[in-house]
Amino acid sequence: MTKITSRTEDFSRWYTDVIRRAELADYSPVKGCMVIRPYGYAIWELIQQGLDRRIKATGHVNAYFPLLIPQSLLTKEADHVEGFAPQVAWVTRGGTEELEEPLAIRPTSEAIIGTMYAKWIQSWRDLPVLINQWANIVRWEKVTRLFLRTTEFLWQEGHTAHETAEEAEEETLKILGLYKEFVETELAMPVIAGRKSDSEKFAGASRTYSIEALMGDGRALQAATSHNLGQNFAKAFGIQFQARDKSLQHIWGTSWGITTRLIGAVIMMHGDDNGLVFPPRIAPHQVVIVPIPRGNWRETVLPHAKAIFDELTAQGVRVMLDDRDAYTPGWKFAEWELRGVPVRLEIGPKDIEKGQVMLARRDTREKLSASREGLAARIVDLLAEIQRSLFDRAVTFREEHTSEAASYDEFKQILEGRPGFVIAPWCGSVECENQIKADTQATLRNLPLEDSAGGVCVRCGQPGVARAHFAKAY
RNA sequence: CGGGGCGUAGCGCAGCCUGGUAGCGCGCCUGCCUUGGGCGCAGGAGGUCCGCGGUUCGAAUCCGCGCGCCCCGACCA
Repeated sequence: MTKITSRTEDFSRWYTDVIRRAELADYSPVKGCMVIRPYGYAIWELIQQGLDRRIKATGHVNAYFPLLIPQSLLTKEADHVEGFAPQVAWVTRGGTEELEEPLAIRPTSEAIIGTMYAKWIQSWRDLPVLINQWANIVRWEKVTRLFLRTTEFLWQEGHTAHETAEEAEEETLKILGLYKEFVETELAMPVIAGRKSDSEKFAGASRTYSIEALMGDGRALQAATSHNLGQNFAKAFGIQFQARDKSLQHIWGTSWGITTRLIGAVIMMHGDDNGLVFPPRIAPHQVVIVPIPRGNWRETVLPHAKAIFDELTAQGVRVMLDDRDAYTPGWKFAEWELRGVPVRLEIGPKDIEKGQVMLARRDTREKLSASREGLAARIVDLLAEIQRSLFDRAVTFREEHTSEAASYDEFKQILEGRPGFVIAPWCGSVECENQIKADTQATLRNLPLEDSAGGVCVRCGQPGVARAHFAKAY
């Protein structure tokens, strides 16, 4: 049987092995582009549902803008062009005709959406505009990895326009909080919410915020970003409105996104040497029922399995009944563990006799018997317990892999040893940030919101503007 | 851009040095038997050996050129 590489032996090979063996995704003939297979896409759909519900609950609506962006629009905001120029794919021909103006395949949609907002917004009464779009985008990456960095990927991008600077900042932080709550609740993934340094901020933004998660190998991963665009795009695209005081003003903008990269984060955060471990809330199958075949089991065992299937389905549990003849129970156990199903339910002649079933938790690999009576409620509770337990485990892991550094020597020493977050005061200068990266390969992940300034910069000894989270990152 | 490695069945690889009718494991198909932690047995399908050219009676194997992929370094962000 094809074995997957262990996590400690080679984390990045474990990662690709698991994705391919579990059939989440596959490489495609197009360099840097992957195929998201049904089992992987099911997770994306669950992420979409959970996030879309929250986005709408905060007053946003969905729309769809074109894939192609005229070159002249993309180049209107100076920092934006400069930041994205190396990564843009261009369409230069339509059929047999050379285009007069090249069309960019969107690397992000600020330009096209800003252009439309300029047409739609006239008055302060039109504000705020709160639009989200689910879309695909293309960024010409040199080095790609399944889910984490691919040439084409799927995401949600919110684009809003506001009357005042304060309102835009409030929106930016509201979404950051929404992302944090979503990721922690649904993906059982604890994150640090904070502000990005100037050198790491989005091309064209005034301020960028992110949520950062710590993966199983101790490297950090940016799980989402929320940008306060100030009036940069408003000025570049002429998005103006007449204010309450009759003056003509530029809107204040925000943009924010979450991508299919999140699936990679779930894999790396919860997985183990036996394969995937999905938090119940985003698991395509929350329970798999494996009937134990004995004699004429299709008459004796299967009806019981089907009855349980129906009961669980009625409780809103996503169930899979694996009644395939071709595979043995042992094979199915291993297979569904590899695929990360949170709970396995075994039912055979012995169980039926005793009026019980066997349950196995994927997270702890613990087996327990459960009474047939009140089974559905028991499983609903168990799923909630697993969700909670995965989150707690991840928090503990992060705490164990977070250190504070008082001196630069100590800082470097920590990063040479065990990977993880290192918290240290920082003076705010790009020089120190760059030097730290050159010396340790660690980047400034973000400046946590709840953390205040204090101490002196771990590198240069100047007064610190903030306590920063540093880590080697994906 | 520099250095190294690789390209043979769906996947992972052996064969190449020393040229002589293309193999192994997994997977796949058929049947029987099993089934409570990746069962067993029997039979079977599946190949432009990356491409082009050369040497040779004969090339997966030797030589030349090309293409593609991977790793390390540099560069870029």
